[in-house]
Amino acid sequence: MGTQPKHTMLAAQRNPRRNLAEELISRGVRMTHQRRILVDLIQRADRHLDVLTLWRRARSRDSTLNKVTVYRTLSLLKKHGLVDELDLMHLEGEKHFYEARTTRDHLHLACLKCGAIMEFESSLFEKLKGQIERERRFSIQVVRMEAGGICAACGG
Amino acid sequence: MGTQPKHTMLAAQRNPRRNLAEELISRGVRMTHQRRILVDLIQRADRHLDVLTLWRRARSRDSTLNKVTVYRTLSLLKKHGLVDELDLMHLEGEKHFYEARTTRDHLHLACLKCGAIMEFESSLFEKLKGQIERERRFSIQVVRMEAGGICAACGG
DNA sequence: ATCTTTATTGCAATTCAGTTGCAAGAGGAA
DNA sequence: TTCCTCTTGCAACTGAATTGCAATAAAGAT
Repeated sequence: MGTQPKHTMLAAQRNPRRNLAEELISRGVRMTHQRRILVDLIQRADRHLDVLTLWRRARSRDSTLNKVTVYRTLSLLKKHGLVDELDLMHLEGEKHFYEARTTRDHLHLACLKCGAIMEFESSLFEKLKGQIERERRFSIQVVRMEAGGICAACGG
Repeated sequence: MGTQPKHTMLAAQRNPRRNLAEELISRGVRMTHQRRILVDLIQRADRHLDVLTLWRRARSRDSTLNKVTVYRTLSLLKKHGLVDELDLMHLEGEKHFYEARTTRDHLHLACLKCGAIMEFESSLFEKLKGQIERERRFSIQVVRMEAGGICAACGG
């Protein structure tokens, strides 16, 4: 643990759902200066962001932007299903991480040894969701799958 | 939301891994009065327990048992891979829920409307884990999959 | 049975993520 | 430009989880 993983490009960048700002506007949400900054940072993020990191980055564009606004904006985006909230196996305490929703769901692998976070897409994942919806008549709105273990580099 | 779900029997009861107390002893863990109570409550639990509920139940057997001991025991069990920690989609705030590990993994469905929690086992889930282990050479130690949505009863 | 060592417990204080109430400020439709 | 309403910043707060430490209790050795 400890060394921050070298992330490959995030799925959120490879498969962006759509422009987050536009998406909000089209839903009649008031587009403020602060929201524009935050939404832009989330969309362009090179890795999964926690609130503090997002706040730090946002403050470099507007030093008065408050942390509470970060929380409120994230919860707005969550409510609209535009971001996903992750735990990443609580490798760094209880805080949450966020990523823009992608067109296709993916799951997260967290190495318990080196702390690397990897993303994984699979048609089996899609099939599993389908099975749940069919067999349980459960209409899925959000899915979250995370695995903790030992990655290849650490000898998994 | 609001009405507590009528849980069907939990997988943790149907497919118990093994006696938690014995398991701890066999690993050389000191078996205290408090741990015996907690471990027994977790094993027999009729539903997913949060810390406060577990603490309340434990206090009815030993009124001096401290909440900190509940936290410490749960983290001990987690460390030994004997319980799984769940978020249940944060339906009731940020707290965690716990269940004894079962022989076969299952995932949790949380109805965002009525708050019902359902368990789901599937060979697709097992296949998906297998795929991750093979394709990424990632040795899985814990998996956590949760879906939020609308259940059949609520018109999902 | 009793002693001894060492892990565990209870307690109080603390940390940390996230939330809330409210007055001041800023979108954006008219 | 006006006006209404939603949003923001601030400070105080909540609630889950953690920590330091002295007192206590397992359980192996005697």
